[in-house]
Amino acid sequence: MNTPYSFDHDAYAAALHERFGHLTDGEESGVTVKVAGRVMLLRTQGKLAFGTLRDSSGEIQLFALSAVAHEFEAFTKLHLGDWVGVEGEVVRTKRGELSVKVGFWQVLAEARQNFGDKWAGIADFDLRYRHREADLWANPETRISLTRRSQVLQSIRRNLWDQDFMEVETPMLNGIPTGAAARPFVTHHNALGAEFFLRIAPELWLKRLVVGGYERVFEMGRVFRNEGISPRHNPEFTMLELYVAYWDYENMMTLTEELCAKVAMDVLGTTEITYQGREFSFKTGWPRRSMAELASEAVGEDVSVHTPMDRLTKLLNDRDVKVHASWGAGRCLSELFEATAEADIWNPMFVTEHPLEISPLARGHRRDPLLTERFEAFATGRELANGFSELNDPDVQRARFEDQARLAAAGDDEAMQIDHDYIKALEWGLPPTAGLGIGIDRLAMLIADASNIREVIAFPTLKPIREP
RNA sequence: GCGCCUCUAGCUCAACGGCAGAGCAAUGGACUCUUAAUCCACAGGUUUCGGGUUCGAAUCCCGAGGGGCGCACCA
Repeated sequence: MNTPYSFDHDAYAAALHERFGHLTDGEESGVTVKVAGRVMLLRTQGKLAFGTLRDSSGEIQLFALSAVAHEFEAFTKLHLGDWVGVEGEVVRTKRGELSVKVGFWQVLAEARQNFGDKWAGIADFDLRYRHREADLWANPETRISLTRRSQVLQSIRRNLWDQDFMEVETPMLNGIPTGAAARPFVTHHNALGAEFFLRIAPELWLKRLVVGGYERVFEMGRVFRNEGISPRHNPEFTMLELYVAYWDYENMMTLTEELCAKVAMDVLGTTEITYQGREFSFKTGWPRRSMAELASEAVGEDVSVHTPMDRLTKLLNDRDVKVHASWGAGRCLSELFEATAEADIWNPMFVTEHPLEISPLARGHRRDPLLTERFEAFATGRELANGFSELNDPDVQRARFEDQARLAAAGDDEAMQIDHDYIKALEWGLPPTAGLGIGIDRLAMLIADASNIREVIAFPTLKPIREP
C-alpha cells in the first residue's frame, strides 16, 4: 500500500476538547485542523460514518459525510487500529460529540494485527509483555503506568539538577563486579580476550568521581543482577545512585525523604498515596529507627550486635532461619530483622545502624565500632533505598574487602571481590561523603500503584521462546 | 532452582469424559447523528506440543514448552 512519508499534523485530540469545548450541539467552528492517530472504533450508518481517533493526548471523534469526505467508501472500510491523518473542520454533532468533520484524509499506515477485544482489551500476560506495543493501545492502564514511570525519571532528574548535581555515566562492562552483594552476568570481549561482568552497581566508580573533585554526582541507569525473577524483581533494573561530599548519612536521609515527596508531588500532585488499596504518605519526617531497636521490639527482648551468638541462633531457629557457620552476630541481627519486622513496615521509615559485618562499603559508626552509619528506607513492606556515610579510609576498606574475600572462599557467591584500583583511588583521598541508592522501578511501582514490577517496565525480561 | 495454578478461533471467554460454542475483530450486505451503534449473512479450530488411559479426551494421567502466583535470592 502506498502511504505518505509525512503528514502535516497540527492538532491533538485533548487540545481540541479544550479549545472547542464551548461549541454547542450542531455548531460548526469554521476552523480546519489536521489530526492524526489510530482509528479505535468505527460506526458506519449509510451515508454517515463515525470514527474514534486516538492520539497520544486522547481521543476525538471523526465525523464523515459521504457528500463531504474524500473517498467516503474507503473511509467506511478502515480497519480498527489503522493510522490515519485527517483534515477537517472542528464541529459538534447534533448529539453533542466534538468531532473533526472529515474532509481530506489518508491512511498513514495499516494495522494488520488485531489490537485485542475492543472492550476487554488484552488480558494475556505473555502477549502483553512480549508485544507491549499492542498492550499500550489495548489497555489504557498500561499507558498510564509507563507514563508515570517516565514522569518519575523526569522529576528526579529535574530535582537533582536543581540541587547542583551533575549527571554522569560510568562503565556497565566491568572487570570486577562490585558495589553490591549480588551475582553478576558474565560476558566476553573478543578483541581484549577478556571476561567482563555487567555491573551490579555503579557505586565505586561514582565515589572515584568524588575523589576526582565532583562534589555532587548522580547516575540513573540500568544495573544487572543474575537472580530470580518475581513480581518485584527484574534481572535488569534501574538504579539511582548519588553521592554528596561533606555529608553524612543523616543528611542523606533528609535528601531521600525530600526527593520522594517531590517526586510524588510532581507526578501525582500529592504526597498521600494509595497503594494496592491501602494508604501511605510520602510526607517528609519519616521515623528513623535502628535495626536493633526494631528487631528487639519484634522479638520482645533486647537484641543487638552485642547479644551472644547462642541467643541469636536460638531466636533465628525459632523462626525457621538456619544460621550459616560464617555468620557473626551482625549478620544474625540483620536476618532477625528481615524475618520479623521488615515486612510490616508499611509507612515510609528509615531503618538505621546496620551491622558492620553486612556493610563492607559503609563507614563505621562513630559510637559503636560493630555498626555502620547506614540506613535503608522501607515502605509498603519492601526496601526502597539504601545509603550510608561512605567508608573513606583505604586501609579499613582493604581489610573489609579481605573479610569479603574470606566469605567468598567459604562459598558465599555474593561476597565482594577485592578491587585494588578502588583502594588506590581511596589513597588519593575521598572526603567525608554520603551516598544513596534508590530502586527506581520500586519507586515507580508505588507511584503507579503497580503490584508487579513488569507493569512499570516497558519490555520486562522474559524467557526466550525456544523452538521445539 | 523448588512448589501450586494455568494454556480452547486474531482478542475476551464458554463447554469440564459424550456432536468444540458465543461476543468482539475479520469478510459480504442494509442503514443520513452514532457513542462497545444496530440489523442480516458468511467465515474462522490438529483445544500449546508429545505420549498414555478410555468404546469415546479440550476435559483424566505422564512428559515438554509458555505464562501467573508463592518460596528462595535480592532492590
